[in-house]
Amino acid sequence: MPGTDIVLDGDGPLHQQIRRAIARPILAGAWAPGRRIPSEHELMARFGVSRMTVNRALASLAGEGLVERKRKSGTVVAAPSAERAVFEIWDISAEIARAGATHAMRLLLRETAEATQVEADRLRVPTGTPVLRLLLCHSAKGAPVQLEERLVSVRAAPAILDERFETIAPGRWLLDHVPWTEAEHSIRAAEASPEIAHHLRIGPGAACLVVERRTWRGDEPITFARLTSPAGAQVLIGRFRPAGER
Amino acid sequence: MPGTDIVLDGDGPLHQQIRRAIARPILAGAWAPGRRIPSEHELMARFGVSRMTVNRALASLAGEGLVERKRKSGTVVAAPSAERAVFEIWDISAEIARAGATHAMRLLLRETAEATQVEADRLRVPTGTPVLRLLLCHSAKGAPVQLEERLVSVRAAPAILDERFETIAPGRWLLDHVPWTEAEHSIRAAEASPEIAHHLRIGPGAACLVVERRTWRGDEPITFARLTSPAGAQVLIGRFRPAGER
DNA sequence: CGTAGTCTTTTGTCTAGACAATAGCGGCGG
DNA sequence: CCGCCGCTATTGTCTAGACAAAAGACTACG
Repeated sequence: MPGTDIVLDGDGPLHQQIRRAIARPILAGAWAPGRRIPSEHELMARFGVSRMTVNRALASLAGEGLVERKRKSGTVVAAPSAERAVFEIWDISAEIARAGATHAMRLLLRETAEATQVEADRLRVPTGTPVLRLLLCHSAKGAPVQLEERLVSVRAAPAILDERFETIAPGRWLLDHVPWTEAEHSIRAAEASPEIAHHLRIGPGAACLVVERRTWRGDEPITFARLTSPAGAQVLIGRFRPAGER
Repeated sequence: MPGTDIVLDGDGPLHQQIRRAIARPILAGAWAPGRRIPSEHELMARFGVSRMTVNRALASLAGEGLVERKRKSGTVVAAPSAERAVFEIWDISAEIARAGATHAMRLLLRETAEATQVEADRLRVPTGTPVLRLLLCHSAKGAPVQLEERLVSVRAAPAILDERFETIAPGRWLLDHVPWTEAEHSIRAAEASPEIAHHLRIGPGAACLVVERRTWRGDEPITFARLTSPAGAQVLIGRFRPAGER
């Protein structure tokens, strides 16, 4: 049976190793929603740990909404919800596909350079650091829905220089190739600059939603992305419980 | 010593009771950031539970960022971070105060009515349900920064009919008087309608950030708020870790 | 006075075991 | 065939105890 290749990486506490071992294939999409996860007893035996330790890992995954647990039925991979996407690094093409539309992507700029002062500031690296500059326009059903301005630190992801980005989006590529440990989003409204308006085919000064995202691997900055969408093309939704509950 | 009045409510699992007992005074602001929380041994003795149970409650609070734990030093109330505010119900006046500006509030409309079809749809109640309609304009340093359109279900919060909202904002009042169990945010950009532009003193069609929020207590809708801010007046920031980590 | 080593408190992790609650499943009686 | 009952797999919670790791506090020594 394929996909049962869950192994511990020996890094850090056991309950975190177990959680990672199970979270990895789920986040990578290797385990489809609804797939059953081995019971606590099976995992106990497989990893040679006590049930409390397994339970701690699974309860934590359930708390984050990655799996759903029911007594007697067992633990299954949860369906990714639109809500969860707000908090996670999200992938515009997957988002569009989920909405049932066809996604297209046009690469407008791709060049390597040394970071200017402004770019260095955005990416949180020293001026002069080698970066890859990207500019892409994403469309759904032929209409532009998002302009992606991106900087990637070559040091953090050297293999990116070999990627042409004809079919895979940079965000997706980075998710697949460079593990990140920390991310920051900022969300605001802004009026479209003439250049952005041109690419998105909207009037200059039209309202846009701007999401800026930075990711790190440890202390090493990986990428900075500014994602600009016309008003109405994108709505970010989140569902919460009070901080004291759950 | 005041503030040591932590008691269990007897509702649900012990570790959740303990977490609530500690989370409540922190969220209510009764325990200032930096205040030391009793050690696990003390709580063990106080509640007559095992250390694992106390540890589970405290570890969970630490995971949500409500407290910080350090070996030997103990557990202290964490400083509320700007990042956390994105996920939580947030209070514009506190936000403005934190930024060091003075907050003012103008009540533009306050009336009770039966929900129209549109309002019922927004608040997720049946048409005709009694609601309180509110319209307020929040200012920082004299400049309008947020227009608040709010509907409150009278059934969920009857005491709200006695409140004049001269000094306290409706969001704050609700936080203090009606416990909520679930909330939903949606964030988008939009162009200002003439009416909104007038209140916010910006040009019609100017870009705005619109946050809509619904809260429930169990299945009972409490309130719907639409918060509109001029572009740039508000930036929502969030920091994340991968879903598999922490 | 300063520094290095030692003690002690506090949190972090883990185990083995116990009992409870839930719900799927099969069998049994009608 | 249908409904009820009991069995059992599975998760949820809790305990008592153990050892580890971090870091403040103290002490002894130079």
